[in-house]
Amino acid sequence: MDIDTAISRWILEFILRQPLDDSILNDLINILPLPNNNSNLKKALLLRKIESEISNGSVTEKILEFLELIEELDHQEGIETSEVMKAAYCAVAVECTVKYLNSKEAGSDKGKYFEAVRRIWKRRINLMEKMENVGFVCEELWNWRDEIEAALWDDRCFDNVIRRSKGVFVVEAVKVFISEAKERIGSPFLDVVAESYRTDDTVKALFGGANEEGTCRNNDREVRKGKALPRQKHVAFKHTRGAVRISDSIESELEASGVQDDLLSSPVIQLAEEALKLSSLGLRAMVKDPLPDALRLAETLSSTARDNMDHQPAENNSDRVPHPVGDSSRTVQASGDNREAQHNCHHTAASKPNLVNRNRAAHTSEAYALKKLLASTRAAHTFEWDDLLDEFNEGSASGVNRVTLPSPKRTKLSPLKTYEFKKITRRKPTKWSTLEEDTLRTGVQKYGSGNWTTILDAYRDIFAVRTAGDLKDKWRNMIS
DNA sequence: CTAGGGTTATGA
DNA sequence: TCATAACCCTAG
Repeated sequence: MDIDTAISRWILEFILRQPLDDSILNDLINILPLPNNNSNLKKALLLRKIESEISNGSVTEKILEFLELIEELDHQEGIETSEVMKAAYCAVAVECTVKYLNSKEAGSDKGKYFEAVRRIWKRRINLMEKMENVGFVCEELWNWRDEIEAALWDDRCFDNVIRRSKGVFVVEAVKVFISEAKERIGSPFLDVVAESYRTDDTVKALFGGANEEGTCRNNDREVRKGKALPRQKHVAFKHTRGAVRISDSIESELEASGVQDDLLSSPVIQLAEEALKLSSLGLRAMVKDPLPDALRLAETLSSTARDNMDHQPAENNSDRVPHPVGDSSRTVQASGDNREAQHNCHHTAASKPNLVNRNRAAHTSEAYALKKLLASTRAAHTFEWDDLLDEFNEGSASGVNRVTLPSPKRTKLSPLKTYEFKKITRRKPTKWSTLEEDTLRTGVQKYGSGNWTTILDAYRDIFAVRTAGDLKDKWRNMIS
C-alpha cells in the first residue's frame, strides 16, 4: 500500500513537470493513488494548476485560492512567504479586480468591479487581516486595497487605480513565483534517478541497467509476447542494494518508501506505464536529456512488473483512489444543502447547465476551499486531496457561492494593527431588485426568518452584493 | 451571528 | 423637509 503511493508520488512528481494536456493529467490523477502526506507533491500540483490557469495569458481568482493553499502548506512547514510570492498574490488580486474596469464597456461593468472588490478585497483579503502570520499580508496589499475600495466612489482614485494597475505585470509575477517555488521543491525523484542513472554506473548497476540492451529490451519483448518474466532486475536490485553506493537521496527515498523485493509488483507501475504511453507523443516531443533516461527507466520498471500485474484484479486500485476528480457527490454532501438550493434556483433562472457545469459548480468554488482552509486548525490540519483536486481546464472561478466563514484560528493582530485597517467607507445604497426580493421571500419561507447567513449562502448568486445584515434589514422593511 | 437601534442617502 | 430604503454598529 505504501509502496503504491510512494511510486505513485514519483510518477506524479515527474508528470506534473511535463507539458501534458490537462485532461491527460486529470486522467492520471484519477487513477493513481495519492499519498496524503507529501506537501511538496501537493504544492507541485497546485503550481501546475496555476500554470494551467495562466496558460492563456490572463489570471483568474482561482489562482488566489491556489496561492493561499500553497502558503498554508508552507506555513505548516515553517517556510516564510517569499517576497516573490507576495508580489504574485498581490498582482493577481489587483488584476482580477481591475480587469473589470479595463474592459470596453466600462460603464456597464462597474457592477462587476464592485462585486469583485467585495469578493476579493472585502472578503478574502479582509479575512486574512484578521489572522496572524498570513504570509500575504504586506503594505503593498493594503495600499492596493485602500485605493481599490476608494475607487468605488471616488473618480480620481478610480483613474489612479487604472493607471497604477497598468504597471502590474501579473502573468510575469506569477511565472516568477512558479519558477521560484519549483526551485524550492526540487527536482522530481525520477529525474534524480534518471540523472544518476545516466552519470553513475553504480546506480545503473543497481537498476540492472548496465546491460541495457540485454535486460531491458529482452524484458520488453517478452512482456509484449505475454511471456512470464525473468526477474533479473529484481535480483540485481536486491543483491546490489547496500553493496553499492548510490546517491543518498535515492537511497533514502527508496528506504523511506519501504521498497523491497516486491517493489516491482505494484499495480501502479502498470498504470504509470499506461499513463506514460498515453502521453508519449507529447512527452517524447518535449523531453530532453536526462528525461529519456527517466522514461526508459520507467518503461523498464514497468515491464518487469507487468507480469505480476496481469494476475491482479483491475479493481484493486479503485478503493485506494481517494477522491476521483469527477466525483462531486462527496463535496456536495460536505457543503450542505445550500448548494442544492442554489442549484435549483439556478436551474429555473438560467439555461440548463450541462453535466460539466453542474459538476463544476457542485464540486468546488474558491469559497469552498477557503472555507476548508479557514475551518481547519492551523497547526494540525493537513490538506486532503479533494481540497486540491479540481478539474483542470476549469474556467475562471464560478464560485459566487460563498459559504459562511468560521472564525479564524489564527490569533488576532495587535489592536493597533487592526485599527489601522478599520473600515472608513460606507457602501453606496443599491436598490433591491424584484428578483432579490422574491428570493428573500423564498429564502425566509424555506429557512425561516433570522437565518440570514443561511439564506445568503443559499442564494449567493442573487445576493451577490448583499450581506446577511442587508437581508435582515430588507426583510424588516418588507414586513413593516 | 442576529436583533434592534442609529445613521445616511435618495427622491418626492 | 420628510418618509423611506439602505446601510452601519454593537450588545448579547
